[in-house]
Order: sequence, then structure tokens, then C-alpha cells
Amino acid sequence: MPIFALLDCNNFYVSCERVFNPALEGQPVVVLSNNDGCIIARSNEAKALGITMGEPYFKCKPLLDRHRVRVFSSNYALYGDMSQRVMEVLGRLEPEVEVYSIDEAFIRLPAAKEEGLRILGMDIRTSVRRQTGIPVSIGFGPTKTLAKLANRLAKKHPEHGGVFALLPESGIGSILKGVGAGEVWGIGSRSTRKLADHGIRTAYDLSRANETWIKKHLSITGVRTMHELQGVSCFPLEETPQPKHSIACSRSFGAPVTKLGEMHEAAVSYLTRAAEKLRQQQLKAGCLTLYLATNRFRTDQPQYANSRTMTLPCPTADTALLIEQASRCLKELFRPGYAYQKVGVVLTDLMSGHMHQPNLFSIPRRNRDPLLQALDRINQRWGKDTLQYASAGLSKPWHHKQAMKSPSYTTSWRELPVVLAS
DNA sequence: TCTGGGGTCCTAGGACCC
DNA sequence: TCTGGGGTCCTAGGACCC
Repeated sequence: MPIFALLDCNNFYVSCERVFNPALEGQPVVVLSNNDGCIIARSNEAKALGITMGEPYFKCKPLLDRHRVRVFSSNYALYGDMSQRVMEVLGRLEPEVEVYSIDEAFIRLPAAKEEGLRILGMDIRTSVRRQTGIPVSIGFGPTKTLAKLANRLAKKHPEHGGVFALLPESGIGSILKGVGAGEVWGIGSRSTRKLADHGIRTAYDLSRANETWIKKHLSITGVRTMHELQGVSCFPLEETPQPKHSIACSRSFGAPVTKLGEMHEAAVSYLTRAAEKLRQQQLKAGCLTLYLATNRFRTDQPQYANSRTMTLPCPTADTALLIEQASRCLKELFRPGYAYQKVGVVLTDLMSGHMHQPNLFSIPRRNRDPLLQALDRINQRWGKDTLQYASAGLSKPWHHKQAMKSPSYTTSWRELPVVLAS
């Protein structure tokens, strides 16, 4: 029986900041979401102060100030690049790896004894730490769900040295009795409540639950999770990433937007980003959705949210053509008199960029692929938005907040760290 | 004053077809 | 009063993940 491992970077975003700013070691550190909105990463010291995940920044700012917590805006250029380094190290060590998220990877291994796995886990940990500076934890189990759980336990109990194996020979059942059902991968807050109402409180209870009841209330995915807890693998390793079904880009505004002109600039900017992603993955979109919304937390203000989806005359990855359609959507959706907080675009009906299905009634256009390729190459070489569409605006008063961002140490020549010898 | 963003899967119900 | 049955496709909404 093969074994799964889950490697998870500890407090990933905080660890990335620490690699290039070692003075942050041992200090409480947090990283904020886009627009400096919520807490999305905390160092152990920050967790110990009682700062919770997802808490709005403005609400916990007094506490952060009081304890001199170091606060950072999110720096995705840095985190993305560090993630790639971690995955590269892992890829050199292990042949069967699935990159699951920015800070997690599953590994498939041949059957092994607990002691062998511990040694392997320690080796991987040491290599990743030495080659990237990022600390990681590793959990082993006969299924992905159990490996996830083992990883959680590795983090929760530091005495295991960041590596933990959950194997039949060490008695999975007794350990599952000490784990809440809501801590299981795939069981969110709604399902946790539903399960508790039915007397299912621990991971062990869930592994022994009535399958028909689970199917009815948690659907087929709940049944799979239940089987995985029993040690029956239902989620295979997926080494090759599946092509995307949708590509989206949206941001909250740094300050409320009331004018159609500013809204249009923002929409064009996000659409530009989405189209870049589309071309990067060699895809075309057949469908475009644009949505906008006021701030739903401001119940004292008039609320409005709406979206419009349109099928494109012809599938495309051409930013200019997408802008044309999105502008029409926006004109239909926009209502004056509201303080808008957000606009976003979603591209769907994605297909391979090599496929070509011309519209019978449209006049064939000149092939603009070389133009788009040149545009992407220039922006890649000289930095984001070196060339941009004029309709994205120049001063961008709506731009999201990012007041405490660290330098892009590894992805921008201008922001390279400087080392001084004394 | 200030509350993120991107993505997936599943199901139920309606529309439609023969 | 009494109004078929089986199938597919699409969409919206719910739930989950990081």
C-alpha cells in the first residue's frame, strides 16, 4: 500500500518575509490580505497573542500596536517565487509530487515503516530549509486526508520535530478520537454543525458514521472523506495540473468609487491581468462575466450588487476585444448614486488557444497574436504595466492599499537586497 | 475611515426533447 | 376527477479549499 505525504510550509507568508529580514525571527509578525484588509498569516508569536485568522486589520490594530507586532501587506511576487523554490527542491528529492497550493505539496511514496518515513521526512525538512530558508512540516498517512491530519498533528505537537506519521500499525483510531470532525480536510463549518447535530463530533465518529446518512447530508464528497479516514484512498495524486475552467481577477478599491470612469479604469486593469493569465496558459475565453458591488458591511449605505455574463462573438485572449465587451457590460450594470467597493471579471468557457472556431458572420480580423506576444514579452522583461492600455488609467485613485509591502527581493532587479560588509 | 482573492466540485430544479 | 416517462443540459446556490 502506497503512502501519501503532505508537506506544508509553516506560516508560509511570514516565513517568506523572515528569509530576507532575519530580524523578524522570534518576533510576532502578521501578513495582511489584499487592500490591507484582513490577517491572513501569523507567526507563532502572533498566534500566541490571540490574533485570529481572517480578522479585519482595523479591528485588531490596537492589539497589534500594543504588542509591537510587525505588519506586512501581502507580497505575492515574493511568496510565489519562494513557493516555486520550495517545490523545485522537493521535485529534485521525490519523483511523485503534486503541487497542491502555494504552500503545500502531496508526495506519493512506496510502502514503508514508520521509522523510515520519519527519517525521510527529516531529510526533506532539512533540505528545504537549507536551500530556501523556509521551515516546513510533513505528515504521512495511507490517504491524503490522513496525511493532512498527520501534518496538523506534526505542527500541533512540536516534540515530534515537524514530522508525524499516521499509520495503521500505530493505531489510527485512538488518534482520530482526539481530533474534532471539523479539523478534517473537506469538513467545513457548515458540515461540522450538521454532523454535531447528529452526534458526530470527532474524526473517529465520522470514520464510523452511517454511509447513507453521510451521502444524503454531505454528498458524495463526504462519503469519500469518510472512506479516506478509514484508510481507503479516494483522492489520487494528481501530478499534472488540470487545465483551468475559469480565470478571475478582482480587487477591493482603496477608497470607494462613485464614478463610472474610475470603475471602467479598474475593470480594464483587472481584465488586462486576467487576459495575461489566459495567454500564459495558452487559453482563450468564450465567455466573460463582469460584476460590481458596494461594501456589504456598510449596512448604513444603499446597497447594490449585480453581474452580467456575455458570450463573446468569438473565443479570444485578446485584451482589446475583451475590453470592448466588458465596457458594454459595465455600462449596463453601473448605477450612479452608489459607493462601490469592488469590481471583478471572470473568464469562462476556456479552451485551448490553438483551437480556432471562427464566427460565420464576423469579418476575419488580422492576426494579432504577434502583437500580444510582444506586449507580454515587454511587460515580462521590463516589469508589470510597462505597456498598458490607456483606458486602464494613469493615476488610478481606486488602486488597492498596500502600505506595508516588503521589497520584491527575488523578482525585481531594483529591489534586490543589499549586503554591506563592515 | 478601515472587513481578500481565486478556484473547485456537487446537487437540485427547471427547461427541453422525444 | 382523470393529465407519461425517461433522459440531457444548464444554472444557481451551497460548500469547501488555500
